[in-house]
Amino acid sequence: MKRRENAPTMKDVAREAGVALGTVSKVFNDIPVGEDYRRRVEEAAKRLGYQVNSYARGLKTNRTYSVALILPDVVNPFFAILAQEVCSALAQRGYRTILSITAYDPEAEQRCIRMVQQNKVDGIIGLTYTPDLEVDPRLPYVSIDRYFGPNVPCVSSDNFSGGQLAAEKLLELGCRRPLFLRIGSKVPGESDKRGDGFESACRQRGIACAALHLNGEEGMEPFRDFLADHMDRGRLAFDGIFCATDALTVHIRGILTELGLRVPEDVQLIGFDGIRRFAVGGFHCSTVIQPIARLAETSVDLLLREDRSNLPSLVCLPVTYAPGGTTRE
Amino acid sequence: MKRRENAPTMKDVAREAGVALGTVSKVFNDIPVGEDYRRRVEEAAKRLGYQVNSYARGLKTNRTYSVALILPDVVNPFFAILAQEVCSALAQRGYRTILSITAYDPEAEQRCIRMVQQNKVDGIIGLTYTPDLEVDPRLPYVSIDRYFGPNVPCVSSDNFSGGQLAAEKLLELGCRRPLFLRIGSKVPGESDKRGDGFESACRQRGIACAALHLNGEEGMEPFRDFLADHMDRGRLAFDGIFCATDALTVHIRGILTELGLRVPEDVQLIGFDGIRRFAVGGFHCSTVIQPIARLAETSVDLLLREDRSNLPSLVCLPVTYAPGGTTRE
DNA sequence: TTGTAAGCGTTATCAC
DNA sequence: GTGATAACGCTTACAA
Repeated sequence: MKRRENAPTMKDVAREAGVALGTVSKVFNDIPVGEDYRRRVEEAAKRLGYQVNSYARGLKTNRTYSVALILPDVVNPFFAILAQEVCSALAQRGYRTILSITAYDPEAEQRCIRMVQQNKVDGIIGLTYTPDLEVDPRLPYVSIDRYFGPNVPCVSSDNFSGGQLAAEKLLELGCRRPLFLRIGSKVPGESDKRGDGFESACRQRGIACAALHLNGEEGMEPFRDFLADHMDRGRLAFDGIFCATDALTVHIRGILTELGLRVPEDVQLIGFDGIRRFAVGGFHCSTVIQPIARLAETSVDLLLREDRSNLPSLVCLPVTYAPGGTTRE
Repeated sequence: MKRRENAPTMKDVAREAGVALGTVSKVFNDIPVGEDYRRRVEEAAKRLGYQVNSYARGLKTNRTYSVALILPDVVNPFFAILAQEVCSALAQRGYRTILSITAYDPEAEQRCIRMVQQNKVDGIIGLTYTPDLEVDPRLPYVSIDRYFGPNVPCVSSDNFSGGQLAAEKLLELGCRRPLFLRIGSKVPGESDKRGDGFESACRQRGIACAALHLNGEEGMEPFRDFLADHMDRGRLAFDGIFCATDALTVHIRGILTELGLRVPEDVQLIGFDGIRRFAVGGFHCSTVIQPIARLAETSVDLLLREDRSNLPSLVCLPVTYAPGGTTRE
């Protein structure tokens, strides 16, 4: 684990080029320098295979050109795509991505946050589940999907519209007894607005809407019980279900099938996220698609903005709908 | 993007504790120091919220405590899980993970490799597709799934056994006309052995085995044509197909269904990877499971080994089989 | 044992 | 425009 002994330094380049150390530095910082000198330095650098050591540079400039991406996990396809998009958006601007996976552990989340205060990264993009995370408002932080306050920019999909969109679709496709299902932590987040939007849109159209929120600790079983309880002679009390995520939709579909119900003939299902099979194939279900790439770009944009004095506190990006076999269309 | 102005430094701690700078350093490096001094330093550090700046430290020690993980992408579930496992294995040992996504671009791959020679990371774990990647043998590098030579440790699943396993299963389940299907880049890799193992096991049992290798550039269409060509009055010339990946299996299943064939009644399918729906649910198909977590741990182990003088050149980890609905069992 | 000072690779401030 | 030189935060001989 020793470093390469012979990694060339600026000093080596200076000697090789026969110029002063400072001159070499200037060349690599695009500071005007005699055309002749510049050429000599560039040639020497190429000859030696020299590359600036950005950590040494960071020591002077207080920039490491690396940002931390804090995610609960990276196997959930939504997070995976997000990670990929953030990573490439950062790479495009010359920043490294330090990936921190918290496994939904508040302590790990806080630990990552602390890292930045040690000058280890220039900023953080975080999707976290700790409600009382201590984020210094003076420190570059962009939150995804969780609103911390007016001083911490938060970017998310337009979850409320997404919920409305799902309701409109379901109603348009003939559903009259809609149900909203969600599962997840009790930590409030932007995605809670999916249900709000759904219920609001139903109400607005004079349709009663049922809802079941689970916090996930008892697993998925309560859904099975709930659905079984609402069966009457082989018929479900609902004809359209909006599930808060695609993963949940797939699971619910399985339960419905077990109960002898057909999707979409008996019950239509709409999910949320827009996850594709193996990330590139078809959708798992009819779904409200989150603009993950734009989410990532916007976060990076906000984080790296030169002028951080006037940042928005919440940016919502538009979602779209796509059929995926669990609706009648 | 300015750093926190007030990030405390060792100097601050020294002043606060009323000791010399060197003493503070010793405390943080577990070098013996008077118990009394140690306490004072620790208290001062806590009071100030001091944390060592590991990049400044790295400047002296030539270690950054970060390693680069080079992956073609991170949305493919196999890579996603690998990323997650590598990340946590590294975190456990106090190392950061710098995620580099190459999008299968040889140039990006070479660029990442170059990074380490600039002292930006202490080592690389790479899953790459560039056949002639320049990896300095003196530099800590562990390759996943691609063998570079005796001096670059390579970690992979036991692909050959996996192929054999698939053949045994298929034959055991009554198949007599097996087919092997693969798609992917022409860059040779360990995973090529899947087909070798499969064909070898078939041959050993005296069963003829067909195979079709695609390089992916023409998309999946050739598979459709191939299968359609081997249909005779609604009956396929094959009764068992081993696909090189789960993703391919799912695709092939779709094609077979379109052709009016039933899975697993008419044709049995076995995939490779052991990918689960949404990473935690059931398998997409009957499959040979790669021990991804062990792959990750082993790679990290090899990379961080103190004594790098006697490393294995290839480590194969055992795979297992699990039914997933595309076989008759 | 504790303090001092040199130096890691860079940038930035000056005289020249 | 160019080239010494002092920092940046830390480790590590070495001197006290």
